[in-house]
Parts: sequence; structure tokens; C-alpha cells
Amino acid sequence: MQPLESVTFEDVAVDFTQEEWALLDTSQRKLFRDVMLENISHLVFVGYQHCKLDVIFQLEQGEELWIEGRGFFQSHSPGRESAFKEELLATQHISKKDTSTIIPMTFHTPEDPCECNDLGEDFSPSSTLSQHLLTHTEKTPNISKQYQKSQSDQSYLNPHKQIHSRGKSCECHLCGKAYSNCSSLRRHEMTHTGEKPYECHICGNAFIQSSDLRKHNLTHTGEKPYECHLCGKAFSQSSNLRQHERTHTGEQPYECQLCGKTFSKCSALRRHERTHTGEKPYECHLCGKAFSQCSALRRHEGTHNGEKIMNVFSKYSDLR
DNA sequence: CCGTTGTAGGGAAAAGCCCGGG
DNA sequence: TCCCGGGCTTTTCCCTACAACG
Repeated sequence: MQPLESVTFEDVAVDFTQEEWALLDTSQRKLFRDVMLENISHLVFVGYQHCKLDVIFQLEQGEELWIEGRGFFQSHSPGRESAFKEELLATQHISKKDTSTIIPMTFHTPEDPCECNDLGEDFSPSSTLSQHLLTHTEKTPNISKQYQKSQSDQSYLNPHKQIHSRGKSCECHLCGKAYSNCSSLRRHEMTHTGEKPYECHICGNAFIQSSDLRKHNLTHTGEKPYECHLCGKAFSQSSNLRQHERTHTGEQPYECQLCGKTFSKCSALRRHERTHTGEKPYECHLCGKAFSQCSALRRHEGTHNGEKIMNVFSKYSDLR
């Protein structure tokens, strides 16, 4: 895996003009502040000790960041601005050269792929990275208190945290992950080599672990061993049952960092987050209109089908 | 009122990966 | 050391309901 070159602060700092800032709505301004604060918090984490600058204070207080006719980072006095940038860049410099004492960290925007330089692992949503960062910082993840309570053993942190823990004898030479025994390492190495020794004789799908093949086999047999004791619905995997059970308990462990709205499943949160980012990945190939949800696109495409049908009708009516 | 769109709730299926215990 | 079962996490696709809007 290629080590990620540290980006400069300018790469991630969005510097709006006052006019551009005026075009942003409240949620977009809040998003900007949150992203900047998060990026700066990463700086703090990697050893940047002089963080309580006016900029951060302004961000935290939600103050307007502009002086007439100048952008955010230019709105501070020249000396302060350059000192701010120098300190930021110095931090990046430290992170580049002193990897033994400080975990190097690059800074991410929400839309960019996120990568932890410690392992070179990728994290698609920034929230996932945030959670990953907790493996370094021991901070509490961004999930509801209710969920924290229910997960008091913090098992959701264990897998990755243990990756970084010391005293593991078997380390993957490709990604650096460490395991307490070498058979676990060998199994992990298959994720790099693509080796999948357990093959389904029905469909040919192959898996690294025998238990995964067994799990897969249930899709052929239709067997659903996990039953909801409340409504009797059955599921092929225990995790799918747990997901379902949240519809009974009302548990919503996934919380939007921007508006605080909570969701019962991760994918619902990500779908919701697109309402903040404005991301619309689903585009109609006929008219180019974009949608944030796949189903909305399909529904929209149906309106084109209606047009087509109407066109056919009008064509035949023209022939009469 | 109707058609369209934005958004969210939830179901279903599946896969990847890890851990602990036997 | 290996196998196994269980668990956690994530992804993708789908259907549907409801509200807002023109």
C-alpha cells in the first residue's frame, strides 16, 4: 500500500470570499465550521499544542469569519495569518519526519477518502475515520449515549484498537496489522493474496473462512435460524436479526454529527448525510437530473417511461 | 387535485473480517 | 494450530410512506 503524502493545510482549507459565504445557508456554514474544527482537532491530536487561536474560537462560537473584502484566512492580520499557517505546516513537518513518536495524520474533507497513515487504511466517510481516530485517542465515539451504554464493553472499538496494540507477535508485512497468533495472520493475509480456499459447490463463490461459506450456504438452503422473539420474523444472519430488533426497541445508535438526528442503521445515516453535503450520486441518463437516493432516481425514470408511453400513443394517434 | 421530488423507515440478502473457545 | 461458531460492520438493493411544492 502506498504511503499517503501529507497534504498541505491549503488543500483542505476552503477559503470562501465574503460573497461566497453569503450564498451558503445555515447548515452549509455549520458544515464548514464543523469540518474545519475537525481538521484542526486532528492537528491538535498530532501534537499541535497552540490550538486555541482566535480562528478556532471563532469557529467554535459560530462567529462570522470575515473582514470586509477578504476571505477567512486572509481576514486575520498578516502576521497572525502567516504564524497560523506556519504553525500548521510545522505540525505537518513534524508528522512527516518523526513517525516514531507522533502518529502522522493527514487532514480530510468529508467528501475525500480518508486514510490513516498509521496503517495506510482507507476510511470512506469521515465519521468512520473519526471513529478510527478514537483507536488512537481513546476518545468516545460519535454515537448516542444510549448506545454507548449498551455497548459498555466498547467491543466496537476492539478490533481496530487491538491492531495498534503492542505485544502481538505476528505482523502482516503488507499492511502492518498485528495478530496474537500466526494462524490469524495467515488468514488475514488471504485478504491480500485473494486466496479463498472454501468454495461453494453450488454457485462457485469462494470464501476465506469455512464459517463464511456456511453462512453463504444458508442463502441456497433458505434456512433462517435467527428468529425475532417479538414478531417471529426469521433471518439468515444474527446481525440481520439484530438490525430488525431495533425496529422494536427503537434503538438508534447512529447519530448525525451535523444535526443530531439519529438512525437505526449506518446506511440510513449515510443516506441522510447526503442531505447535508448535497451529494447526488444517482443521475438520470436521459435528462441528467441527479438524485441523492437510488430509489428516487428510479422513481423519476418512471416519469420518462410515462413520457415514452405517451409518445407512443401520440405517434399512433397521429397515424390515424 | 395531481404529479413530482426529497427524505426517511425498514426489510432483505450478502459479504468481509475478527475473536474466543474447544 | 486449526476449526468452528458467533459477532460486528458494512454494502447494496428494494419498497414504501409522508410531506412539500409547483
